[in-house]
Amino acid sequence: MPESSTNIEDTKTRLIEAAGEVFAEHGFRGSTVRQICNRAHTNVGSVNYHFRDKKGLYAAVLGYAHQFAVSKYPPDFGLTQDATCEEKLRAFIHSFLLRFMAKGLPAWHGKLMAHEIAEPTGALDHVVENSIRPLHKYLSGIVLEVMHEEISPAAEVSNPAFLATQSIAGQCLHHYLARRIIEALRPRSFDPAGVEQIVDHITRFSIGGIRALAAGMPIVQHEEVCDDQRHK
Amino acid sequence: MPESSTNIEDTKTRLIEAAGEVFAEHGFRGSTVRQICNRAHTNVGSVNYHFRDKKGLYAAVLGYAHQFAVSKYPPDFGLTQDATCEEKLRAFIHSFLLRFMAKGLPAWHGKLMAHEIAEPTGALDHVVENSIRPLHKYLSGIVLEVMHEEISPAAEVSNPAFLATQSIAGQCLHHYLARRIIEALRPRSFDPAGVEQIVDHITRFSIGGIRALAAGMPIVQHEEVCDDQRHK
Amino acid sequence: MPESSTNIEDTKTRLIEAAGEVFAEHGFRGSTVRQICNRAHTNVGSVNYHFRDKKGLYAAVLGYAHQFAVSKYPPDFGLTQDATCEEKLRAFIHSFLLRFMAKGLPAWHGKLMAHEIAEPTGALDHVVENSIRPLHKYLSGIVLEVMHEEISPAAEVSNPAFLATQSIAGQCLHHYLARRIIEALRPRSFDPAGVEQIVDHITRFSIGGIRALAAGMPIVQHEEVCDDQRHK
Amino acid sequence: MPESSTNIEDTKTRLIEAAGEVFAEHGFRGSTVRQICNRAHTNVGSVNYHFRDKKGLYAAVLGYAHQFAVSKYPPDFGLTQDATCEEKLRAFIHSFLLRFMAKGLPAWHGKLMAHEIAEPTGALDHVVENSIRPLHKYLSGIVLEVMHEEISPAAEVSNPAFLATQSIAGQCLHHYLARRIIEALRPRSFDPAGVEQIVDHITRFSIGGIRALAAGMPIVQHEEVCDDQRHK
DNA sequence: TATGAATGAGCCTTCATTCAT
DNA sequence: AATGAATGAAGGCTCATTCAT
Repeated sequence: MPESSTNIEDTKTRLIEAAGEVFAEHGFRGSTVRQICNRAHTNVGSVNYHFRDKKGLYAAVLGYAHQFAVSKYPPDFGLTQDATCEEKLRAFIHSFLLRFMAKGLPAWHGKLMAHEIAEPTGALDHVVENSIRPLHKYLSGIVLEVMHEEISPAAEVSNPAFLATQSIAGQCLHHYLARRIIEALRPRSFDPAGVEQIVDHITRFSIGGIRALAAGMPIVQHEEVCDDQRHK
Repeated sequence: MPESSTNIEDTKTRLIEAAGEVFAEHGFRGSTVRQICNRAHTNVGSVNYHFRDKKGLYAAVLGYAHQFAVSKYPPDFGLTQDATCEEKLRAFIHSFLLRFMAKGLPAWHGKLMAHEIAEPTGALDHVVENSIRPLHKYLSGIVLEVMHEEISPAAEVSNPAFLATQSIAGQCLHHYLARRIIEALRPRSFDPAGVEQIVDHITRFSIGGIRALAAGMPIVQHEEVCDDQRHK
Repeated sequence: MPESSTNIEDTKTRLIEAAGEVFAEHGFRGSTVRQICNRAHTNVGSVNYHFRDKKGLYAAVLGYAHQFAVSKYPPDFGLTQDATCEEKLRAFIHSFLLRFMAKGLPAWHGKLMAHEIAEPTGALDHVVENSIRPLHKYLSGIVLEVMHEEISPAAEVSNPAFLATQSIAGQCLHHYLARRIIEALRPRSFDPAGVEQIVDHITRFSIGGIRALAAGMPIVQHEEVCDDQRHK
Repeated sequence: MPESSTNIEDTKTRLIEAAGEVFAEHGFRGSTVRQICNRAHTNVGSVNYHFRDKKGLYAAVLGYAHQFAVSKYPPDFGLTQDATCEEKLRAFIHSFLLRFMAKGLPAWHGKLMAHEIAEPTGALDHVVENSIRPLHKYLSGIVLEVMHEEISPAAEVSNPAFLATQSIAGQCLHHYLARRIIEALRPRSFDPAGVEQIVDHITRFSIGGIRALAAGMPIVQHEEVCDDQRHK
């Protein structure tokens, strides 16, 4: 019976995909094994049978989601060979946002990561090494380019560059994580297709920020600027 | 009996404080009413009596935490009367970070927000209107000042100013929400007192970003800059 | 303070009246002390204070309701001195139905009795002696009149008369107790003012029934009647 | 292992039977799921698993009880092919009473109905449509025969016939519902086997009643009859 | 191998009652 | 005398997991 041998794998896959959707929507605790099994058209025992545990299923989902997301939205999404570093930055931000904002299947990844960030289940360490660090390194390179800094031979970039990387990631994540708050502050200010708008904004804002860092700009020097306005 | 006189009002307060700790640690779903009541040295029925619901208690905790955090670290934290807008921005960022990072009494604030972000319970709406929106308006004003834009008489600020506000908030939140990831990427790169360092960075980065927006800078125009570097 | 002395009585009365409505609507078990106290504009402790118990309140309500109902709808409701026995019967049935069907305050009695019949709380014995037996005796007298039987000097009426009395009571109660079933079988077949229709029916049906008993009619003698129909 | 083979289907059955006893004794509200599960030798979760709800179990019990009772005591209980309509009526009344009075296995039937009448749970609707309405139609047919009325082609019988049907049902139910009161009014006037006596009475009384309706008898016309007696 | 009935600890909530004031 | 906060037993329900088949 060749069918049953594929069914075995099939059930596992169906479970992972069903669990991906459910976990992404409700988090680990908020999802129930029954809910997942119903969506996967299998029985309640199958999770324990195939994955030992609810947590085992979750770990499997995390691995699957990472593979899927990075292959679908690579950080050099749509770039030509001779792209400028600003273009690279925009592409990075774009793909980053899409990984979270996209509808349907490929969006698990971001949503799962968001849940993992707020409520770590212990699977985080593995995710950082396999999923986050490579992206972080890639983004650091772009930032250094924009800063006109040489990529240092040391494994670590300079402190300002590291922080700039975090500032970019932070802005992107914010539009997903805090989407409910943003929506509450300004209902319907972005349409679903408005991702482009956000991408443009973050790119512009970040390039400005990086250059300011590169220029070694002190914080409160330009008093005359504000004074101008205040005395105007 | 000074104890009994305070006990009348106290059960509510004790419940809020116990619940704050427990909710902050385990989230809404992960916390049990019994656990909270044990910690508050009261009985299981008291939650229902004083707050109607587990959710009612949660909402009370959320409001209390925000009120407490904002009153302890007001957004004009340590400013003099004639502060420049850059100083105001730095103060805002500083207080924002302290609200989340402080080890002090209501260390719940950040943790509650993180849980709320991962698993929204609907209790956030009230907090947005009462706590977040005023802060948002205040920050918007600063951003407009830095942009040399007149504060428009309309209720709403321009789209770029709104997005800049989110970029600033996003950077701040990121250093709290993703602290585990940041720590994993670069272990021990900041000491606990290093908040100042982060504040300086976000301020500098954001001022650069805001000014770039104000200058109407297009994204990929300065190709020669990058080209310079690449061909150098 | 003359006011407080009346308030004491007032609270008790308010409690009884509030409890009457609530018990009549939801039964003993289905009613909560809080619900009653809210409606009586008093505190949760007052029931235990004034009536020792929830059951104590219930007993008080039962006594109060009986007084009220019989005085409002006496079994000779609207009869003249020289009424025929058929008129008496109709008046009895009319008042009986009104005791159950009336809207508002005076209807507790019937509703409470209905609950007591289906789920005796132990207060039934008292009610039978004080409330039901007198009515039963009165109705028995009417039945005997219609039967042309002498009211026997013995304390007890004949078996047929006793059963006829139950048949009349049963028909009346049925229209209250089984009102949901009747309504389901024939939605909206009676308007609220349709009580008259039911009264007429029960009176006619019962007079026919009593006379048949009095005539000593055997059950299956009139075969020719049915045969007629069947062979028609 | 013959036991285990029956156990698969059995838990549901055991639950229904245990629930039947408990619900009959204490009503819906007064019964606890734990109590039922203990009696059924199963665990607290099984009710939820097999019946979704406590109410689901209750509905199942109600349906089961009616089906059982009607199949054990069908309304044409012991009738020959060529029975007269009076015989049919007597058989109907007989089976009706037996359904409630029988000490046999499903003694729940009557008790459940009594509870449902006192505290409707909404589960009755289903029973009305499936069990009560067919019985009601059957009885209506008999009543029309006794009235010498043609069974109208319309779906609904005439108003007098409908009310007569209710009068018969009301008398039967009364002897069950109010049995405690009847017993209190006339202790030990019927032996347990005295059901026959009641059946005869109700049959006679009802035939007299139906014929009076059919004759279009006005209520208070035969004054001379009563006058006769009174002046005699 | 795969199923799904069975399990039971644990959750939130309700509610009559108590008791300090 | 009257209040209402406090109590805690008990209820229905959920859910990950087990296990016989």
